[in-house]
Amino acid sequence: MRNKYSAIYHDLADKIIHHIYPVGSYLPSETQLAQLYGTSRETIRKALSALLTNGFIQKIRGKGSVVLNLQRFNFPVSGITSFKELNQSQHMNSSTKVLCIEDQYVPLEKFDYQSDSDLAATYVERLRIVNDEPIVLDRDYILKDCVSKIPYEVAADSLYAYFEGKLGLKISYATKTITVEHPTKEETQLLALEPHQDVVVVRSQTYLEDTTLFQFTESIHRPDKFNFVDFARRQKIN
Amino acid sequence: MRNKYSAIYHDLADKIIHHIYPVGSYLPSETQLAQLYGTSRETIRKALSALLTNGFIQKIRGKGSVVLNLQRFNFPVSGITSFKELNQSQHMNSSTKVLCIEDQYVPLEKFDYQSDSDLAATYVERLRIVNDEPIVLDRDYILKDCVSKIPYEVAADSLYAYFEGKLGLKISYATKTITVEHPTKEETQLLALEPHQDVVVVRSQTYLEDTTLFQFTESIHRPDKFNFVDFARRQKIN
DNA sequence: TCATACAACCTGTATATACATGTTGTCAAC
DNA sequence: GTTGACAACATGTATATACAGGTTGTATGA
Repeated sequence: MRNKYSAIYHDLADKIIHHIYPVGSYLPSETQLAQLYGTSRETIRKALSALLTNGFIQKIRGKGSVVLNLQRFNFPVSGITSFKELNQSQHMNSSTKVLCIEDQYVPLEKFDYQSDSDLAATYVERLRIVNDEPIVLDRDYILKDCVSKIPYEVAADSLYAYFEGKLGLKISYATKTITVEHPTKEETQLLALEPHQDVVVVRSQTYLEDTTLFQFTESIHRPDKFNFVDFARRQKIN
Repeated sequence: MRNKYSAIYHDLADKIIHHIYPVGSYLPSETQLAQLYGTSRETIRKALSALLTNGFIQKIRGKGSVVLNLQRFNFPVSGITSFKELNQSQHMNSSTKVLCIEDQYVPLEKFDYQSDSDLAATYVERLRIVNDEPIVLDRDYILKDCVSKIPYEVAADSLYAYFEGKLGLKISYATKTITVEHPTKEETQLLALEPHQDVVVVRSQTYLEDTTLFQFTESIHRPDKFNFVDFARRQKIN
């Protein structure tokens, strides 16, 4: 919150979420907002630009900024979000069961990743349970180069909160792929799948601010519970 | 291309793609780029900002802008892209078979969309074939309010090129959901599915620049051919 | 030798200004 | 009544300047 424009962004986002600026209405003009917040127009424009890319508003030249209806973006599997953050924002009755923490090498073939040497990692396997039903099986490989040891309590709570809060690691970006695959016997059993039922597999590689590779993740989703919601803009640059 | 910063963006993106700026190297500093392109630092920063959000570079404070490895973003189902554009950029041996063009009302339940009245639309059903295999079944509902009639040749070629090129419609943003569902008999037959094989369904709503709802799309994917690739940044705003 | 201080570079943020360009409503001319 | 010119206001783009703060290598001092 230390930046002016991020403070303004959050203030406007809050007011949109709580319908102080109703869906379909126009925000005050950029110059008016600049007066309101006692800042320059450029700063306002940075905040509006962030609202634009996050789907809060649509800017229309010559008219103003319209508030969009974003009720459907309530389950953002897109972006990088931890299960705990999702859980908190959705008020779901959910829990996490830690199945395994041990040292393993990253199975590079699975992630289609080229490397000269093996990558040592801490392997964490967790089952996500919502309303007493197993929903997701998460397999994390956290590279030893970045984090040498992970306490059990951290895995039961939130890895991201630990990495960012305690260790001061700055998670920056990730690449993901989503595919549909046949489950293993273990996955079938853990997720209580029907026979011949496929699973949705989300595999991602996470990087830090200084571009060091940090983590591989494999999330096995029950197909009937999988729901990916996305907001996309066409051609950010023409 | 009329904007300075978009020209600079494309120039830099090109040079990154063709390894003139190799992966892992640093771009010239912002002030150097400003001199190179004969412009101000702010303009350079807009171009770099676009490269950042599109995953070309990572900016590191106090050091510079590193070129990232983006070889894996070669099948961007994310964003809004038409099948023809995908086809062209991937050099795939693919074709489109138009199964049906007729007037229909949008099946609002399917898209979980609330509306007081029915929405009249042109319904286009197309089968996407790659290497003689049916891969995707596309069902488009283009609202009559925006486009009254769609020639057959357009559906066989590219709807987007027609809407943007000929009609001057400005497609701006979309919301998408991805789920796994049981196919209908028709879908099973058209996509040559195994018995009891599920399908991946991508449903999207597309909007124009002035925020008018324009199109509903339902894409039925063969699960064994489905591959969604994404690039995501954590917390654009803190 | 080692640590501290500092200069030189980088990106991040904030502000001010100017002009271009799209949208809307008004008002006069036809 | 319709059209056209125009003013008022909106966002879009480009530039200049200033300072904050992170990174690196070098020089100075104990």
